[in-house]
Amino acid sequence: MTSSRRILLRILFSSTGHRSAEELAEEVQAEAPDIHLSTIYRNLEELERLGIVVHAHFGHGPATYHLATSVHGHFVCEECGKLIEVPDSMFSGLAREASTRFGFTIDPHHFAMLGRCADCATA
Amino acid sequence: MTSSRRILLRILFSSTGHRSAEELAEEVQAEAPDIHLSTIYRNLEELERLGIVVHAHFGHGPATYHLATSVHGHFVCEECGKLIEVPDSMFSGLAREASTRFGFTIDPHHFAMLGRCADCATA
DNA sequence: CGGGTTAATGCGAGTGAGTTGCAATAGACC
DNA sequence: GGTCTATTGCAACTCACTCGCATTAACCCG
Repeated sequence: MTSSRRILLRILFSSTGHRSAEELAEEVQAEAPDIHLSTIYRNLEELERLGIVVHAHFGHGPATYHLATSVHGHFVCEECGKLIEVPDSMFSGLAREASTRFGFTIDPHHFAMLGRCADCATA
Repeated sequence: MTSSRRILLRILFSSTGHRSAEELAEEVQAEAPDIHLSTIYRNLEELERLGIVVHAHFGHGPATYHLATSVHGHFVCEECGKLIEVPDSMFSGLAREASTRFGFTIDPHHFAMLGRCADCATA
């Protein structure tokens, strides 16, 4: 366990946001400016391999990382970018259908479900 | 309507696959080698703006383009990459729940739903 | 059918988001 | 403290686009 990994882990555990690698790098560099972005990427990769963090995609931007202990689905408004965290139970109906009709086991976490939020749908 | 746009449209209409911009460029260039990749991108962008084609993301690779007349959801196996085309009706339960609980209108086409296909789930 | 105007094209360079090769360094273990 | 392996910093590279710009091709009009 190196110091860069320790700092990164602390930051990941200390707040429950969805942050890109660059954002995490900024936070890490606020404490230890010499930690390189590629180190962040490599640590995130390793932490993901170990099952501690996961990443998800919310649109055409960078991936966002968060703790694996709080996996959930995501609804993202295509218009305003609003993010809604969705309990997995919401996907259970789809999961059942996918399984019975295609033998497919869905994993609803990796890509967000796009659409329109309440505000943008009415506008 | 320029010749590059005509060729691209013919290729898009002539087969019903999901192809990346580079793959489309190869097919176009088989007929007219001077058509530049950036022209393909610009034409795809314009055709998308006009509602004739759409693009979707199936994973960590390039976007895939197909005709808007055949929009549907996608299940993609994280392990073997197998693609299953899913009728929109499969998402209607989720759409209803998303709407009643969050006022959110889902668009299940842009990002594939990842998971495990029948073969890879049992293996 | 020639001339003008606008939109589209080819090309190269640029951008965002990572990824990789490699030499230097820091941890972990004795 | 010494050794050995994993990690790091850095620069360079890749992939998938995106953009600026000078050139060219479509379309329109008389």
